[in-house]
Amino acid sequence: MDDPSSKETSTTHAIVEALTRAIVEHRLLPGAKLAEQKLADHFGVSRTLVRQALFQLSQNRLIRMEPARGAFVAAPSVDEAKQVFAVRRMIEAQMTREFVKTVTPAKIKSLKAHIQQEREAVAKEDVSGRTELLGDFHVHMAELMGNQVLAQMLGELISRCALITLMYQSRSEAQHSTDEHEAIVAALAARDAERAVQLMNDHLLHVEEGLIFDRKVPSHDISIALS
Amino acid sequence: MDDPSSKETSTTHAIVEALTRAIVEHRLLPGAKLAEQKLADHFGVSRTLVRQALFQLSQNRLIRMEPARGAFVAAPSVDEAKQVFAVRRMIEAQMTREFVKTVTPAKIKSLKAHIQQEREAVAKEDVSGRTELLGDFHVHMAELMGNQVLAQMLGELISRCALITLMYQSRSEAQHSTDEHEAIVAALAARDAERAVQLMNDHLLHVEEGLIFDRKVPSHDISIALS
DNA sequence: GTCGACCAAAGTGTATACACTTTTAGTTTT
DNA sequence: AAAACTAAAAGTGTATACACTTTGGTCGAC
Repeated sequence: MDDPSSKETSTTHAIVEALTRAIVEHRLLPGAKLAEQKLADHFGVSRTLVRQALFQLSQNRLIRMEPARGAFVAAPSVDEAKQVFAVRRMIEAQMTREFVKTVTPAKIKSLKAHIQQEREAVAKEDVSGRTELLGDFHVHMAELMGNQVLAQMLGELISRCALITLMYQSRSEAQHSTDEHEAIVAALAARDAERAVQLMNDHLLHVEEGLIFDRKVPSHDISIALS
Repeated sequence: MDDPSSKETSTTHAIVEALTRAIVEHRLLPGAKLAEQKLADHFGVSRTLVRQALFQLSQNRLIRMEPARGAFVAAPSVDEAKQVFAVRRMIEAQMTREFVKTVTPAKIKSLKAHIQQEREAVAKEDVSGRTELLGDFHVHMAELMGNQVLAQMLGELISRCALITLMYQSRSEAQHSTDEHEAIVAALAARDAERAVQLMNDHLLHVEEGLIFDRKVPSHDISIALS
């Protein structure tokens, strides 16, 4: 999900990782304030490093920074959520189409192994591990295509999706998602590009359909809560 | 190209803008060292703000930061360049296909106005303005679709493309690119999705073909220059 | 009783200080 | 003369200091 080539000092990176996990795993709710000194105390560093991490997270859209007011866990609007999903469908449809062109038995095997991991996480009811693995399937496809640029962009999009999903989710469909992953892999193995694209598109639409965009979501952010 | 919603302090943003322009307009060559204190003196601020800007640029892949050694203008490898273009083709092919679904006369008019600007920049031999406008055409399409998320991702990709183009460019084909933009708009106006997608894909391939990936490029970075 | 001004506490924004690493230049040694 | 060691200079990494803004609450005026 992250890019090891980006060599900032690893302390900052560790803070980014920790906050990302906390946000994506819903331990920090949308709208929650991220006070710099409190984070600095918690991580045992100065505000300097915390600020670097917060800037980075704000570029990933996982947090929002308001001038002189501080950083807050992002609360993506319905519009933004739909846009993020629309972009994912665009990228992944085309990615799937091109995946077929360079598919090999080894790649199929790798994807199947990933799906097996998903099933185990679902069986164990390991919710956060499951969420991460379900997203990672898509990043894994990008990596198997040998395109790191694609993999990183998709990774960022999927982090945002995780936040969105946790905000708007109505029903958990982990089992269903894994089944769909399996169907996609089957189509890829059969080199049936159009079927694979169709399945991928449907899969992403199903994920999006599992969200409720007209319900108001609990939030720490008043302006969001009253919007 | 940039996202006004991301509210960091505008001083940092101004530095990012200035450095981005300098890099994309080739006033700073790939591999050039970006010493923090020198930049700080130049902009009349402390290293703190310069560092924030550098971190941001490193996330955009316009610069590369090496631990304890400093920041350097990025020198994208041939592999990375090809990956960036591959991602652009994926995104823009699908974007073009979907653009047709919501095309209106007003949007066509807006695109044609943009092309007119391109022609003027080409006529005036305004090289840097021309480069920016040629990239901006694609971002403008994304904006007309009402998808800010898409527009921002594309903007970042296109900045990277500008750096790549300036590193590897063999021939300047501004005139040709503008002609191709015009053909794409014509297909969009005719609501001919598949033709528009084809034209867009060809356009991006032409841009990529205009690059020379097997020539060694002058660079300030010893390790690159000697590779 | 409500509204507004004012003050203190908390928090962000920027600059500066200092430790540590890399680079460079000079000097010594072979 | 070339290679190796050394010390000073330059530069990065992190912490801290301080100014300024926002926040929350109290007091006084209406």
